Amino acid sequence: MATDRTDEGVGMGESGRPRRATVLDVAKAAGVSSATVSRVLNANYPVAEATRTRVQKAMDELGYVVNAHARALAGATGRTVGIIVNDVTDPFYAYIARGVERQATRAGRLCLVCSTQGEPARELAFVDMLHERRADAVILVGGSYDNKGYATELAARARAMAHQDGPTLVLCGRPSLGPDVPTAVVEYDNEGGGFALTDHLLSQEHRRILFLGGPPGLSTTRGRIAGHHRALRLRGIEPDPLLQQTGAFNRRFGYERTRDLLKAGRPSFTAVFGANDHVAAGAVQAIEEAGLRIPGDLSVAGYDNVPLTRDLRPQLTTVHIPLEEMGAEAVRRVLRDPDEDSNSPAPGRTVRLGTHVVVRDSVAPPSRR
Amino acid sequence: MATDRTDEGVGMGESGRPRRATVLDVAKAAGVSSATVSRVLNANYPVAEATRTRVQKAMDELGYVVNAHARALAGATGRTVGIIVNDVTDPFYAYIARGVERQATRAGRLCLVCSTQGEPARELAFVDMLHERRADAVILVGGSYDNKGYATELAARARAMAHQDGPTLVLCGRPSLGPDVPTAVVEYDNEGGGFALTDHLLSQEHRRILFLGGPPGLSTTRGRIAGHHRALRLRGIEPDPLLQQTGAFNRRFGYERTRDLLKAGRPSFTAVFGANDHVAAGAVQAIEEAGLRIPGDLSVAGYDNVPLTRDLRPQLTTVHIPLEEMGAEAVRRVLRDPDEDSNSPAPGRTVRLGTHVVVRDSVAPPSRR
DNA sequence: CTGAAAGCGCTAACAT
DNA sequence: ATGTTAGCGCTTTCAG
Repeated sequence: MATDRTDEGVGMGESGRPRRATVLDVAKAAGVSSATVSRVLNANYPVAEATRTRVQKAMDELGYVVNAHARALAGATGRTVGIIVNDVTDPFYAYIARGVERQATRAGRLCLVCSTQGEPARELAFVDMLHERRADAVILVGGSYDNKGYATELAARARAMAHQDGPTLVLCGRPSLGPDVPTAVVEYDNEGGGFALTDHLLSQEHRRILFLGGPPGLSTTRGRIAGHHRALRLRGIEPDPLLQQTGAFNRRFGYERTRDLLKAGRPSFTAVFGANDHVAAGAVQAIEEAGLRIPGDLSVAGYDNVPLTRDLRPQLTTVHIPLEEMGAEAVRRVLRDPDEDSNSPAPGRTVRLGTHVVVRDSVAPPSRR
Repeated sequence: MATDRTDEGVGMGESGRPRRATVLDVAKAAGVSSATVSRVLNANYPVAEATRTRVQKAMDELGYVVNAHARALAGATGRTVGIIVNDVTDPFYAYIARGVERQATRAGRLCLVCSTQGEPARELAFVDMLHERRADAVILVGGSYDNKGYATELAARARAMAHQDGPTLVLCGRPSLGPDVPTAVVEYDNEGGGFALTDHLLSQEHRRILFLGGPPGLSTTRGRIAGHHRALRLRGIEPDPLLQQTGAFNRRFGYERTRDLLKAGRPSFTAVFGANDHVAAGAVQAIEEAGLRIPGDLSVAGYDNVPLTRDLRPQLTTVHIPLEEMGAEAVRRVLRDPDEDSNSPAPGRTVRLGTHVVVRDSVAPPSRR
């Protein structure tokens, strides 16, 4: 394929292999200097109309394509935003990624998506690669585990990158690394959401609520549980450890654990608070298979408000998170929106987005028995 | 942030701004030449153990980070695979993207994800940007519209890129641009799937089948319809134009169109063939709201086999497409798998993956009335 | 408005 | 095993 004989212009070297046109080739063809070519390329400097068209024509004829690497090397940035997620097929990440993509595009950047495929250890490697590529921002998405060593490593990266004015590290949906670590952070209120949802359940007279799923050490899980506990205690209910079954964020965990709990006899709870919507969907399936009705026999609520919540029957009560907006905000922390009021104040380094309960049909007062 | 005073090593120029360490700085600090530093960096050439450690130490102390752009410029490739999709939040694309990501990672590449956000016109711009970045491959995902001018443009890009041995264009789930256009292609059998699913419906005694959704000009839609028609004719049924309602690939279209059709009185069809699972989900909702039962009153089938199909009740009969595998194959067309039998034959430029019907609970013989 | 020339940071011959 | 050196393709002062 590469040895196509229809050589169009640039000429091949002695080797007979086609060579890419460079600014110099264009310059020669147009009878100008490479500097002038660069100027029409970037349109950042006055160039005579006639010259410009001559250069443009030469570019077209030679099939010239700038080399982004040479360009990045010569000065500018990499014009790239990097985003690191767990799994692109999980809507939680996909919607955040979409927000990042949208906003990055507005800012004239391309979006490098890295997936750790569930291995947090790969995060650091990706951070390094993005640093090597001189990305403008490295956005870390989703909760983190409470691991001192890891946090130190990450903080060191953040410092090194800031120090060399490399990429800015942005924490998106993950707690800050501390006030002295140079990062931007986009948070949403897990504690508040956990509180609000639990309060909703309590207001429907539920007193025995099963908190189900979420990796136990993950900041996200911990936040949601913290809010859950606060709401409980506010009504004088001491959290029962047996009603707190953490594990994972997936459907299977929700299904299996609920099934097992239901198999053990009459459930000791009247409502399930799924740590996220997938877990809740699993619980719904197990409940359905056990021949119980939702919300008649058991109430179920989720968290995240992904589209799945509307495909379930009954539709799932959940907590809405502005996922796409979070992604966009992450980029805005670092890159100013070009078509925004240009003398508006520079964005702060950290922002906290609100969440709210979305009431649908999967929660009702428990039946009296 | 960038004016952190704790300068660690490299020293600032007269300007007082920290400067990034380069191979030369490392070389100086380790008392070797830049070539040696490059050698330990790439581990592609023998270097004395003692020297290596000395260099490593210097790198650590200086906080050295290679510049991927300089590296790419100096010879090597961009070490990047680009993928262009419509929408990252659509599972169809997300799963393909995951396959691409996985395989790209195996081949030591990073994955640049570009989303056209539903505007096919942006595809070409992305192709150009990826060319500029010297990606190894540019993977175009999903069906295409039958547009002569556009195809010509794309073919020109493919030729130019091949000619300059730039990125290889890979068509993933989209028809070839012709045998003379240098691209790789990963197909799956839309016609065959449409045939198989329709045949399944026919085998359940359905004779009036509504084909619903899919952008009318899209290759994907056309393929599925073609198979649908072939199956119909094979049983001596002439396709009824009234039973072919194309439009879009989303849930809303499926919902609204089905609702309207049902409002018009007793439906003239006994089964719905949704052009994809989202459309089918919309149809399911409309049918449910009309007070009809699935599959008792009406059967519904989808296409793609995305996870949603298992959240619906009844679970949806559909056609499985190996989405993730398609993404992986797209990368394999271009980049050899490193830990694969190294003397296995080079992969062909085009491959066609199979699909199959997944029978679940949304299809049953029509009730006799 | 345009040109000349000095890098940007790295790799890969070619020497030693 | 290690050093020297010539670029890779572009941008950007600095002159004119």
